[in-house]
Amino acid sequence: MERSAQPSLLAGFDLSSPLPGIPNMAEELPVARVVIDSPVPHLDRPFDYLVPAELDEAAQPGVRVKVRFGGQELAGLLAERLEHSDPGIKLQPLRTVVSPEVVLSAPVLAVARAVAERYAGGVWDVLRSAVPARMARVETEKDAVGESPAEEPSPHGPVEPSAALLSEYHGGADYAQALRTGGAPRAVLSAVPNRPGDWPALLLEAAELTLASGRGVLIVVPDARDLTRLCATLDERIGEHGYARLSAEDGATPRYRNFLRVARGNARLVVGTRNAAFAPVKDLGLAIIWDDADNSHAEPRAPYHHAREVLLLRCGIEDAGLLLAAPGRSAEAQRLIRSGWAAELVAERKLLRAHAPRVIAASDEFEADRDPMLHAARLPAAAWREAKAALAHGPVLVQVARTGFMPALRCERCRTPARCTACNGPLALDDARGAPACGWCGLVANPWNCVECGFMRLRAASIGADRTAEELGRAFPHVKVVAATGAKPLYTVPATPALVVATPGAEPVAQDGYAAVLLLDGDRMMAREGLRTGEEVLNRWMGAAHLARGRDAADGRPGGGTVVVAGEPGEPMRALVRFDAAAYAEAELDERRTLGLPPAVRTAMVKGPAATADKFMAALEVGDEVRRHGPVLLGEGEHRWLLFFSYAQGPAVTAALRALRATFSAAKEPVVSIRIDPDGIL
DNA sequence: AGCACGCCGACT
DNA sequence: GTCGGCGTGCTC
Repeated sequence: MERSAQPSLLAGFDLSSPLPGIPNMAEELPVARVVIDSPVPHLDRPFDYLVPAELDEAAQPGVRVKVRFGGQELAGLLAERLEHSDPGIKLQPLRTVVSPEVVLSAPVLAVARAVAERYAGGVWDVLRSAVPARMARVETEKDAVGESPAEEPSPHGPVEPSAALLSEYHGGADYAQALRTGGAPRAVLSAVPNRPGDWPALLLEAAELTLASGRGVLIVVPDARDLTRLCATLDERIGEHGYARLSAEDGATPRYRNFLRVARGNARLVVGTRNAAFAPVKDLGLAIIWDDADNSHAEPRAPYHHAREVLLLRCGIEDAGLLLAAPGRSAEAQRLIRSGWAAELVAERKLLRAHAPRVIAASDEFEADRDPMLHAARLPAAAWREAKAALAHGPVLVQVARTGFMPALRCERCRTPARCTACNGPLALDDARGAPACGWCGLVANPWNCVECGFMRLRAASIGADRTAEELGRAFPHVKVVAATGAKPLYTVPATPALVVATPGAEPVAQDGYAAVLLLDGDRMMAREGLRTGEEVLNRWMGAAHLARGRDAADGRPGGGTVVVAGEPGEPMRALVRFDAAAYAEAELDERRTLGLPPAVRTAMVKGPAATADKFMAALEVGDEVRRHGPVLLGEGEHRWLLFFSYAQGPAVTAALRALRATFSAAKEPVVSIRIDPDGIL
């Protein structure tokens, strides 16, 4: 090696000492097992290296290393130190220890491996989510917080944490007691709205009970908006030094700074977005996930793991408790209750009824069709009446389906969707030119005429939040209208009267709650064909409905909250009116079980060039119990196959998929893409 | 992505 | 008999 480049290390090496092993290598545990940064499937396994004596001290399990692999230098993480490697392999020396910081704990590595297996993906791909990018300067910063935060004993002895909010649910007091006494209870809970402190206070209560047992806590929320809301409560109740916040949106440097606080054991309460599910919390006692039905919990990159599934695996590995709390109920959460894996914490119906808003279904509103102003804003008369009345008392939330970005176009006369004459793609209005253009190939259709009736004028088939805000401004003159969409996030609005137009998941929180919530685009959201559409729509509705004031005034909060839901009546709407997402999820799960569809069963998708995908499926040995569907011909000569299998068969199926992918990769076959439990395909 | 190793053909 | 082409497969 370039020992000449490191004269001090050479000088420090004692040539006279008797070495039982290889000269110049660490005497104890000279082998380092390393997980390498390689995207190649058949290299997704650990490789062993020798630890040079001068790296012995720094080369602890969990540190970042550089190793020589094949011709190149690769980054890696040191998984463990061993006395021996497999015989017959000449080991290379570890090149460098990048930093002595231990960024990967043994339990987190075990979780990453379990996640990779569950999703038939690479361990490194999972570790990329688990270990944030290194920011070297942060490592040498003085830890402003000191070594042990939140450990100051109260002058009156230890304060017994409250269990008041959890105790409002059947089984909640027992659940709280288990957390307090070191147990690992698992529960699913649909939150009662308008309780003191709302959901952040409820989650904090569970966290404090666990912290009081001397263990760590992890809270995962869907997005920056929810995290901001939770952190506001935490800052107020326990102070910003009492917890660590992990979110990719905070930027690389603050993220790594907070990550190090956790890794060094200086924070025992961790809150964050989906990647925080891997935070190296020491001695994890409880993992909490808020609103697991929210799609933000799913990692958009391979292997597409979901924070809920990460935490389920993690709780098993670390023997920690789990709390799935949400405004609604996902079918997956319901399945955990059904299988007996988790308890259901149910609120007294009376309590729920008092604190939930009044829900009105506004279907069959012929008045709306007569009033062009209301029609333009897609506002049923009942919604208009309720909004008008509510605006005297506070802000009104209007939930609409999408942003005003490139709405699809239809013929103004016969409503036929406008499609590209070249590629049949949907036409949309180009913001820059105002001319209709194809959303796929970009061809401008000017002039356009309808293929069905020859008419030459278009209308927007969907109006987004910005357009709706405009239209509502006309329907409610002199009322302030604000729009909050994904592009223009707005986390809070004051308690003053205003119309707040927002897309699902982007609704700002109103001080003291919304006087009314209008859910206008149910029909449009329902129109999307898909197995889980009803469930998704209900969860989006429940999320918005939770921002409304309760029916009755209580705990110093105003009452009179009303939710108006527009559209065709259906099961999701009936569930909203009864404010009972759990019953809906249970019925859905029953039906899925009858039909053999997820999440009553698990699924896998195999996609790739037709010949390769078919060959892959032919070579895949998973037994007759696994249902195969395919091939479906996609564009560009690709084939897609689907597999349906039971939870019990899951590990065998994902293992077989992973092994075969490695074989294909080694044989230089073109890549097949594999997705486990994909959403939105069925 | 490189690098070793191996089989085969050409040249001393 | 030896040298060197590049094709296949492994990389601790």
